[in-house]
Amino acid sequence: MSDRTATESLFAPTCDHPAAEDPAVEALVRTIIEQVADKWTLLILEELAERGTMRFTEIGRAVGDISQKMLTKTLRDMERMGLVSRTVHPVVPPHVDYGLTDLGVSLGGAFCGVWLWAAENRDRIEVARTAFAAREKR
Amino acid sequence: MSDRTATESLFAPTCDHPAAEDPAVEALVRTIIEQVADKWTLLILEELAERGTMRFTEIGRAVGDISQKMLTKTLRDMERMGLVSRTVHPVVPPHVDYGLTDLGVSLGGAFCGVWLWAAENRDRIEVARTAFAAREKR
DNA sequence: CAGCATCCATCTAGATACTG
DNA sequence: CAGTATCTAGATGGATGCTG
Repeated sequence: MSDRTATESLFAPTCDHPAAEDPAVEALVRTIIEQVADKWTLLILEELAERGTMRFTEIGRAVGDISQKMLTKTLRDMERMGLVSRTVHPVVPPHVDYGLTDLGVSLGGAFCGVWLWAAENRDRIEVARTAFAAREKR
Repeated sequence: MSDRTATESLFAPTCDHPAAEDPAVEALVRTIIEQVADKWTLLILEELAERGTMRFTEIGRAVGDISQKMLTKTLRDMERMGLVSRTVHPVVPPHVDYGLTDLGVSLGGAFCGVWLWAAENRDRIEVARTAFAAREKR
């Protein structure tokens, strides 16, 4: 158990995740985190969670500023991890649907707290940034 | 005190975060997410949340395979966002402590769900990877 | 439409060397 | 100890052309 002093804020009572004990499990969890903690992964996950099944180009437009190359790559990686399912409809022109798997949906739920955190604390972050810039200037 | 509107469920199955409505807020939240959804940020955050205040080199050892350049950079970015506070003790040799701010602690809490998710689903991810590799081979 | 391939500019990460 | 400076290798983004 961690020996934190006070500061029990808004969310989550102390997070003692069970993996912290076993180093082997720790390592595994870490590699997962490393892959999941990615800007595009998170953004695509969010869009799919919010708007349901989407087509390739549709996702690109929804995310906004992602290159087609990164979109392809990230979707493949997400598919590889089992977060996303890819359905090809054999028609002309091609029609490919991407949707979240149960695993993907559950990850979306896990990230929910982070989105809420960002929404709630944006002004505090703004203040911190300004303060840091001021400190830097001196 | 933050003005949270509705959405009282911590890890809701469906995450309707309030920011999704206003495009201006959306954009702000997104830039925050983009900075926070970073491998090293997440890993450092976790170590500091678990072990409390640490020194520069100590964090490096705890995280394991981070270069000191990335350690410096990530700590600066986290400081800029107000997640981390940096305390310099004017002694020789130098002694610098890094600790989470309240904001940092709350973010750690928000990420708790993700760690739990990773710990819980590691075998499912392993299965998905194998299945994907098999599909690919054909 | 949904991609893969390629060239190129740039941004980032990592390794190494050096300093207050 | 806690960095900064520098160089290089790789990741990424954009533009463009091509295909089923």
